[in-house]
Amino acid sequence: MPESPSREQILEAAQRLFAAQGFSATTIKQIGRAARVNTALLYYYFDDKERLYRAVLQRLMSGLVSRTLVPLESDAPPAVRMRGFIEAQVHTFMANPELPRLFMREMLDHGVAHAVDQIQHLAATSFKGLCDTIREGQRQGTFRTDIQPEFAAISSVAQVVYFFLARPAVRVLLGKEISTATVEAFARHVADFTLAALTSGIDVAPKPRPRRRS
Amino acid sequence: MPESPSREQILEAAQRLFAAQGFSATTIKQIGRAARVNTALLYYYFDDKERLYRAVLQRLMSGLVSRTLVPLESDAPPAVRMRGFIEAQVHTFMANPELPRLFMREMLDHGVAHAVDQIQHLAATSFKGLCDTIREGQRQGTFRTDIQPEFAAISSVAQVVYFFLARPAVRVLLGKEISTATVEAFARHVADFTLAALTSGIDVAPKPRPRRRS
DNA sequence: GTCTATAGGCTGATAGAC
DNA sequence: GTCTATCAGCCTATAGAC
Repeated sequence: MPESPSREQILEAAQRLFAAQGFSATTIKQIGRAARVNTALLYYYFDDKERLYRAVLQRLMSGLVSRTLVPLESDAPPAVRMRGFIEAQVHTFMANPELPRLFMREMLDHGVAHAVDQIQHLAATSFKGLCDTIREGQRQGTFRTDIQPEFAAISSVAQVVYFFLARPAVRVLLGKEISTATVEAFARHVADFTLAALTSGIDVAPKPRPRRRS
Repeated sequence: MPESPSREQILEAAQRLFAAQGFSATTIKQIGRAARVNTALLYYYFDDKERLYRAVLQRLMSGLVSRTLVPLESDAPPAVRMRGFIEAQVHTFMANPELPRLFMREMLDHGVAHAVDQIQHLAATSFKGLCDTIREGQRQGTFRTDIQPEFAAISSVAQVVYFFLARPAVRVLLGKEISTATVEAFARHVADFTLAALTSGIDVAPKPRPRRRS
């Protein structure tokens, strides 16, 4: 697959614009201008606007899996792996703010029709790893067993994704600018909050003894 | 303010279409057709497409506050109020699926520029009520004090909103259709999960005694 | 309040020279 | 691979009859 520089410029510009404005609001001319490339050239590399959009989406989504999977595959205790996953997710989004935006837009606009393959891959790797980690914690007795692993996994992801997307609203709600420090503080909060939920009611002493009712 | 039936039909059709397709992808002709109203009539009631959009957004958002505020204002214990809020939120979204969609679209497309007033109102009522409820639980000793109330409030909201928006992706992740029963199960999960996080490490016995280290 | 007709601009996409 | 020129269609919005 020859990686021509023009093709790459087009993909990058399209990614930025589609994420910022959405598919319909972004014009071919805008992409051409942003990519410093003649408009007609887009049709040399891509059949039409929609296929360009799909190429952008798939390129972006394929990177997500690889980066969030690593911490889940370590042999650390489940709680540590959970923290690692949440951190990896936050850092991936900070380094690539277009990812959550484009993903959400695809959900709203097309019901993930253009990303079914990538999500199935996600279901079989990162999401499965997350659920398995929770299940392992439950088997070990460090996580509550009355929580559905799949739901807990969704709760964990939801907090992070939502915070990145809702930044403008959160700015108004908190009445202050959302600095990088705030993002990182919220990332720690999500890890603490999620692990608190999973370990709630579990005796955390090294050698747990059954507690007696008074 | 005379509530003409045509005007109302236009607002309802616009709400459905803007929520489903977004502002740019929705045409004035589509709205006219869906509202069974002549296209030119839209310009009799609204100055232009954007002002129609703003009218839709504000009409929809104003309803949100009133419905989620009620459970927060009861004199029940904080944990009960939290559950009530989460339930109210879920039922509001189930009865009105366009609300979370349109709100998210506004965040993505315009950084909530068209809804700043409504969000400030939200910040002063529902969101403040939620934070105050958490703070009260912390003062009473039933909620952990090492959690920031504002962050916990966002976590709680995030889980619910995200689940409604991510339904197509969740369908693929879970490998099954998302029935009403699944939505309600997830709603209970969010309440359990959130309260587990808030009460984690807190002694839940009726008359808590300091626990002795072995 | 509701309709017809239409202006004027922009959009995605193509043909064809180089 | 890159460019110019261009088209056909759709879009928002308006003018004006009824």
